[in-house]
Amino acid sequence: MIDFDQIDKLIHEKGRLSIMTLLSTRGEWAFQDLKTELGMSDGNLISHLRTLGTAGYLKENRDESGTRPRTSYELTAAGRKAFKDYVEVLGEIVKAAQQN
Amino acid sequence: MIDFDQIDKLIHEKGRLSIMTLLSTRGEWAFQDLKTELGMSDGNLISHLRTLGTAGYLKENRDESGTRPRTSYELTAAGRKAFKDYVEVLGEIVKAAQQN
DNA sequence: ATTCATTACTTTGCGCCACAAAGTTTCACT
DNA sequence: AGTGAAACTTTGTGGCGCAAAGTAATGAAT
Repeated sequence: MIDFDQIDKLIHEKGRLSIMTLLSTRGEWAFQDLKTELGMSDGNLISHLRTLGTAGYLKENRDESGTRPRTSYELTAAGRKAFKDYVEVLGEIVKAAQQN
Repeated sequence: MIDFDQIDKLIHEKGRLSIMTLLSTRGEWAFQDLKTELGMSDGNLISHLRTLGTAGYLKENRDESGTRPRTSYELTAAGRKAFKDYVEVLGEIVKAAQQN
C-alpha cells in the first residue's frame, strides 16, 4: 500500500505545491514573477514562502543593488530532496489509479 | 503551465486522498476496513466520508441484514470522474518534476 | 514641488476544517 | 446482570489558508 503518512504536509497544499513546482523547474524566481504566474495575493504568497523558508526548503536572495529591492527565491538542497520524495508518492498514486 | 487551480480541494487532502485512492482501486470498503487500513480515528474518518458523500463523490451502502449494521462505501460515477481529473494533474506535476 | 500611482512587501483578522477525544447505542459473552 | 467491544456520531479546539488593509519607498505626472 501507498504510505500516505509520508506525504509532506508542508508541500501538500495547493499554494505551496505550485511554488515548489515552479522553483523546481526553474532556478530562481522573483517575488513578483511568482505572484504573476500563480495569481496569488501578496499576503498569501509571502506566508507560504515564509513557511517553506522556515522549513529550510528555500532561501531568499535579496537584491538591493537596483533602484528597487528585489527578493528572489530558490530551492535549497533539502527543499529539492523533500520535493523529490513528495513527487515519488504522487507517482505511486498515479500508478495505482491507472490500474482500474 | 500546470493549472493548479483545477486541483480539487475536496480530494487534495491527505485523508480524503487516501480514501479516494482506496475506493478507486477496490470496489467497496466497509467503514472498519477503511479505518484499519488508513489508521484514522473514527471521527476524522467519518467526517471525511461525509464531506465526500455530500460532494456526491461516494455513496454509502448500509447493510442491516447481519447481526450488526455495516456501512460500506463506494465511488459514484462523479467521484470516479473527479478522481481521474485530479490524478491527471498529479501526473502533470510528476512529469514537470522529472524534467530537471 | 507635490500629488498620484506603483512596486514590494508585511501585518492583521476572519473563517473554515482536520483531527482527536469523548459520548452513544447496540450487540455478544459470561 | 454486567462487562466489553463494535460501529459509529457529536463536540471542541488549534491551526492555517486566504484576502484586505497597512507601510514605505520610488517614479511619473502636473
